[in-house]
Amino acid sequence: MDNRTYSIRQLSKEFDVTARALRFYEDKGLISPERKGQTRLYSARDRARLQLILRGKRLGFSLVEIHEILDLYTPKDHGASQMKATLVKYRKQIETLKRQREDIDAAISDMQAGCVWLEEQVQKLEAENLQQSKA
Amino acid sequence: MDNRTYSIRQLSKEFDVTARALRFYEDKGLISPERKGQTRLYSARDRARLQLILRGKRLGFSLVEIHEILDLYTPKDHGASQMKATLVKYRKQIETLKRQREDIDAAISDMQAGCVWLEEQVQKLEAENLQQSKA
DNA sequence: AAATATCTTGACGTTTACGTCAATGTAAAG
DNA sequence: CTTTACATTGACGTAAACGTCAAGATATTT
Repeated sequence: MDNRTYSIRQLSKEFDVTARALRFYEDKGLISPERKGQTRLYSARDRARLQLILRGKRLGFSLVEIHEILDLYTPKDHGASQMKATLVKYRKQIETLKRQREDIDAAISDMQAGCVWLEEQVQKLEAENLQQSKA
Repeated sequence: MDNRTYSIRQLSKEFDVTARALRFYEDKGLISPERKGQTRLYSARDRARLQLILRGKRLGFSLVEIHEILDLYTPKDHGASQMKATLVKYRKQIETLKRQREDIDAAISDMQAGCVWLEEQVQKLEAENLQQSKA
């Protein structure tokens, strides 16, 4: 296992988030670093959770939603019925992500089409300008 | 062309957003429906822009970012240098979207892996339970 | 025409996700 | 041992994205 620990500053620098944000995430129950006296000591697991948090943010999820996603990653190891319930959540989450991917793909297509169109316009304009400079 | 117009309520019902939100988007310069006297009349174009707005929101973009994206879609038809500048923005936006898709793909992979793992656990548990009920 | 439904523009309230001090504590460096 | 650096916990401030009245104009149904 990875026993390295990180101070709040190290982590905030590495991921370009403020210490305030890290404490805020802790407040909301997204991370729970250990303490050496007063000061926080982030483990490799905390670091991994932070990565998931930031990915969730980049995808536009709220901290509450991210919390639920993190809960899925946190093995609860309960009865079979509990695990089946969790599986349902997993699959819902996967569906949500897939719909989001469709949105992204559509957006990329749109953008690329617009890009191509614009490139054509530029070509035309520059062709005209060439004509003009000849005359 | 599509000459149909929509009242604020029609649009809000169709896309499941409040009238307040539509007025808010207008306030922020994202849509600008015409007026018949006082009341707003949304055109097919406004409707299309609304769809883009909502897609942007699903992808986690802020209204300011969405505004910039909408600007890209709005043909300015200026000089070649202007259009080239726009092209740069297009390509940046496409890069942003592609990075987001990588995030999504990673998230989906993670989720599917966790899903498979969980399914195995459930299998094991149920196998144990079968053993128990035999004895 | 009266009632009902829908539209309008303010204006203030609310939630989320932190930013920004302030006051204090601890710990390493000179 | 004092300065310097980074840690802590409040507490208040803030930007974004609307929600939620209020008060009035308009339009349509009965």
